[in-house]
Amino acid sequence: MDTKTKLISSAERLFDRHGFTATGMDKLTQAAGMSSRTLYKHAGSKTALITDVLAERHRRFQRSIEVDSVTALFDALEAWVRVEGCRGCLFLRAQGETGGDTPEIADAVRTHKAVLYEKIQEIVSLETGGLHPELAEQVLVLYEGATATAVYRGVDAIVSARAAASALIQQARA
Amino acid sequence: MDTKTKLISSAERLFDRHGFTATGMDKLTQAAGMSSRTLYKHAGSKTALITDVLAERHRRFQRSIEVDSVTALFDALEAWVRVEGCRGCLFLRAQGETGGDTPEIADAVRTHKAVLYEKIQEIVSLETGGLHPELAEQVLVLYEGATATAVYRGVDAIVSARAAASALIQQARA
DNA sequence: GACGGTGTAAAGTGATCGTTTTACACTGCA
DNA sequence: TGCAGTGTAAAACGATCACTTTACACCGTC
Repeated sequence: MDTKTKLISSAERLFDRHGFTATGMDKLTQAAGMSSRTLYKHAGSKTALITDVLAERHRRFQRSIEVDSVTALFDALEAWVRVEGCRGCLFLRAQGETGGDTPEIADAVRTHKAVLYEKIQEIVSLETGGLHPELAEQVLVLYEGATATAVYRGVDAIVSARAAASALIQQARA
Repeated sequence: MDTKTKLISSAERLFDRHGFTATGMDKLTQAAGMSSRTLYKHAGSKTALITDVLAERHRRFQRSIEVDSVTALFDALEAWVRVEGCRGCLFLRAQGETGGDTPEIADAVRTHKAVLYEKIQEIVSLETGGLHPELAEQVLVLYEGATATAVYRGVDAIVSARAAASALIQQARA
């Protein structure tokens, strides 16, 4: 595993577990097993590291939602949460911690959410045979809700969200 | 307005806008218009101040959801967001920033979410004439989803969530 | 008119923040 | 053997962190 990959994956873990601001560079260097000088050579700054982490997470996320049904979408979320745990959407958390004051982070969040919404629109269209922006937004809300609620209610929340989404899709088809 | 009330309300504003960790004591004293000594006399510590802010917010929240229908529940959320803006659930954000490592904060979050879920269960029972834990959890997921999605899609997300919740309730009644 | 209570301003605490610098070891190539 | 290039460890940077201390002003009450 090359230096930068190791850095980003260990940083993602720390940011996710303890928050962005609360995670200091010393913790990051220690977890990555490298000197601070090497870290700065590869990352440039803490903000740039956060941006890199979000970009990498977005790529992984995008791969995980390559599905073609609403049910499969929530199955994928459930699988993600079972592997990675559930501490809420890392993008929204980054936005919340910075108050939207860091443009690079705000951009990463915007991009990520745009991709998510487009994907859901695509799936909903596929399942209902037409464009349904309102229904797509409802599924998006269920998806975000499942992510947030899973923080304190575990995977049950995702199971509930999947059932609700299925019911709404079913209803739209009738 | 007495000193502690002013302190807590100005602190809530700063924590909400810029995050908990990123907000320093100097900003808090400045916003509250008091010396750091007075602040510490009333709050004790930053963690205690955060706890106080969450407790006060919880009281205000509890008052705002004194409703008896799912529609009214989302109406109340919409009204809240229109007045206070939408930067996500402050309790989940506090949990995320501290990684759940601060017991007082974790307790405040647990209490808040328990009250929310109980209230939703009560409303759903009222509307369907029976206990429906699965349906209540779906409404909870929609509620959390509306809060989270409104961060980047505004009140539209809440409108969608309300429609979805109504449809699910309607379906359960049939 | 001395009093405790409540407030302020401002300097100072050690620790930790993100970041940079210094000093040095190891490589491949002449 | 000499030397530039690439990696590292670790001290040091000024700034800021949460928090405390010192010194003092204003209050209504007895």
